[in-house]
Amino acid sequence: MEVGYPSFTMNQEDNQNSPENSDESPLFHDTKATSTSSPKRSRRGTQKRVVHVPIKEVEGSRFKGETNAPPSDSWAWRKYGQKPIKGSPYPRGYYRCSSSKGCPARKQVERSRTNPTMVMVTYSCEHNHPWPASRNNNHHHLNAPSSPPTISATTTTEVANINSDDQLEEEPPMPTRQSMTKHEPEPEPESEPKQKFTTLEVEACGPFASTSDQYGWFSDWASTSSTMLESPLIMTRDIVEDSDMTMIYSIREDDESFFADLGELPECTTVFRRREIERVEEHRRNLAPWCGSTG
DNA sequence: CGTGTTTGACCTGCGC
DNA sequence: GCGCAGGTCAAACACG
Repeated sequence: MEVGYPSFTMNQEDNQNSPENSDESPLFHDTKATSTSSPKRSRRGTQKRVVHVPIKEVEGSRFKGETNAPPSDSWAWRKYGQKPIKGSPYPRGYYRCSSSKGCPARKQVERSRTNPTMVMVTYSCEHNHPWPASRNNNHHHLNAPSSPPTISATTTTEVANINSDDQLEEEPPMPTRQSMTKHEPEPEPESEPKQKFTTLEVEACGPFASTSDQYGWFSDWASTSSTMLESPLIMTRDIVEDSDMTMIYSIREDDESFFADLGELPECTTVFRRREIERVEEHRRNLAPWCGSTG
């Protein structure tokens, strides 16, 4: 099977090349599994969120993995494997959330074949725990309250700014966002976004609740893309079509610092995309029927 | 000493 | 049923 990356047209990293994307067999709830048999099969039945990140950022950030450096998110990721992907000159790195022992959150990092300058981060599951009080964002938490969790009001000023993968940089609105929006109609004080995350993530990991899932992925995504501040956040139309989420965002070191300061508030990022929301609204109305279910 | 990375081997799933 | 590829685990090693 040739690993011809479809340019992330599909949420699934290798929608066509890999059989790992049929529906969604949430077996992650038991990630750890007692044996090695269970977790393995999950590889194909898991909802994945593919995120494209400029490798320049990542590799220059702090990760030595030149092949594919994971985006510096607020979660603690531990690399547990690396495999060369057939058809791809770059190996794929497998990371697990080290923030929590039982956290099923996993992500695969590999350099985009089409865009070597970008890395494709595929998130397989959501975190089943609140924000990691680890070193990763420990300091973040302290400042977290600074940013209002306004998920509803989120939009990138220029979503279609993606750099590498033009095919994805459509400008499809953030379907999930709206779902969260309804969840977070009001920018709660720094109450603790983590709380909702916990719930959402847990569900997402298990039954992959539509709403929860979306929210969960968002939390993850936001955390991962904590630097997309001014960077354009783009979601491929596929998201809408496949009900999955493929998003591309550019990361900037500066942004990272910025968000770091803000804290790991994933929602905070949304604030910047308020504008996009408007257009998003229109979009979803026309092509986001699935969104309607959530919102 | 603890955590994280690296590497090899093993297992599972899919296609032929 | 066999082979291929992907995904995960475990042991060893390196670093803080």
